Amino acid sequence: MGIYMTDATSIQPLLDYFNRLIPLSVEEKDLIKSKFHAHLFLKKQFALQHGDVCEYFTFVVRGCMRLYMVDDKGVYHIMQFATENYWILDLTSFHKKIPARLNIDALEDTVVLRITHSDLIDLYLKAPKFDRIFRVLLENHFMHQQQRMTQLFSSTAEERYQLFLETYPHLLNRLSQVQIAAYLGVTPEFLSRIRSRMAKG
Amino acid sequence: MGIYMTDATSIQPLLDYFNRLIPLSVEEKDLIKSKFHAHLFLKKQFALQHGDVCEYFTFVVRGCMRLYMVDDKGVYHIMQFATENYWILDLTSFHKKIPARLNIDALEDTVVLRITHSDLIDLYLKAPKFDRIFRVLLENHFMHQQQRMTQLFSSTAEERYQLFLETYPHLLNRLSQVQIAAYLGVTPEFLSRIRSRMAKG
DNA sequence: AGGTCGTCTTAATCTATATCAATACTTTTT
DNA sequence: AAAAAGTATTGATATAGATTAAGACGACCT
Repeated sequence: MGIYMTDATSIQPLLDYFNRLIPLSVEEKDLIKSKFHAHLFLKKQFALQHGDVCEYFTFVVRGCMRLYMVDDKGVYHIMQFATENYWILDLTSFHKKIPARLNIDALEDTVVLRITHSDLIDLYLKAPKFDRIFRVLLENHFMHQQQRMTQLFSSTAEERYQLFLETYPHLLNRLSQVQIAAYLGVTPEFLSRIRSRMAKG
Repeated sequence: MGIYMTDATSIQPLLDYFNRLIPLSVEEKDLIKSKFHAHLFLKKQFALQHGDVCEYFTFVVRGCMRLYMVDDKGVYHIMQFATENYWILDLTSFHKKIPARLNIDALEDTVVLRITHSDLIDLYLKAPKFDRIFRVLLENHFMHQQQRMTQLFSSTAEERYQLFLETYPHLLNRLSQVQIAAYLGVTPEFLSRIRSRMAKG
């Protein structure tokens, strides 16, 4: 059941991703190849644990990870899932080099491409185009997060579940109800109730 | 009660702000002077109304504005306040040029410096350093928002109020309880109860 | 000066969601 | 194959916070 890959094949999705934002030169592509490194996480394996410093800016090539916090009562709150072509990291910990308040782990066997903080700074220095690329990337990330926040703020659990179904239909079968509930901000019991209510109503 | 200013005095806080992020050359300072324009909003005046496209990336020099949404039931949810040296805009509307889902208005007479979308693009082209400056600025904005989201997600209204008091002590006297309640995501009645509970307990 | 409007408080009742508990079923581990 | 752990459901009860309503105080119109 092992996942086999060569660097040549695994870097391609990231090159495609960047190229779609802003077309890259050959030199820039080579820079990416030298700075980003592939890594495999097995299901349940941690990429970041609360208290450690987040060392990597991480791109998911294949699989699924979650970014989440555990509150004082031990309840899990999932900020974000990351599947194919999404980014995942604790940005605050990464940039300020302070202990992370968030955790990241794999919900499936997951292949990522990741870059360290110092290599990213070096990338910015060697090719300023990456300042622009990461600016655009952050804009997108921010817009996603803001939409999620307005939603959490102003809708009922049922509305949030409906929107989840519309926005991430492909995730429904990949995630357990426990994970979806932790993303919506409700208990699994209540999500179960919502589903049975929707099935009838 | 009018506010008098010259361009020379009013642009300075923005130059200082940028200069603190990344030192600027004289040419870059001149670019800023030519691209950002001062504007005064009187109390209660709108800077952006739901349905319009957000035309400006806005920096608050003096005063206080709020970024908020109104939900289906007519309830106000404040995403963010912006006082001196903060940015305020509906980023999604601004970048995608689609109708805004958020509103912005002034809670006090407020002086801002703002730049249009096309002038910002032009700024990026003329001085790539601004790609970096706005990348850093967005990182900061994102970190703020993420902290707010984890908070909304995982704490009680009382804990959120406590944290508000610690984080924004200077805002307590500038905002009515109605505004603070809309920021915390509770009704003003319940906030009143929290306060009396805290005063006793 | 009087009226209207916004602000804050307090009380009674209501509701969305949490908690606790029991059961059945499936998957993983040993 | 048995044991253990995770997954989903359903019911009874509890609770954080909403809703509705009323009264008191102050600010701003005209």
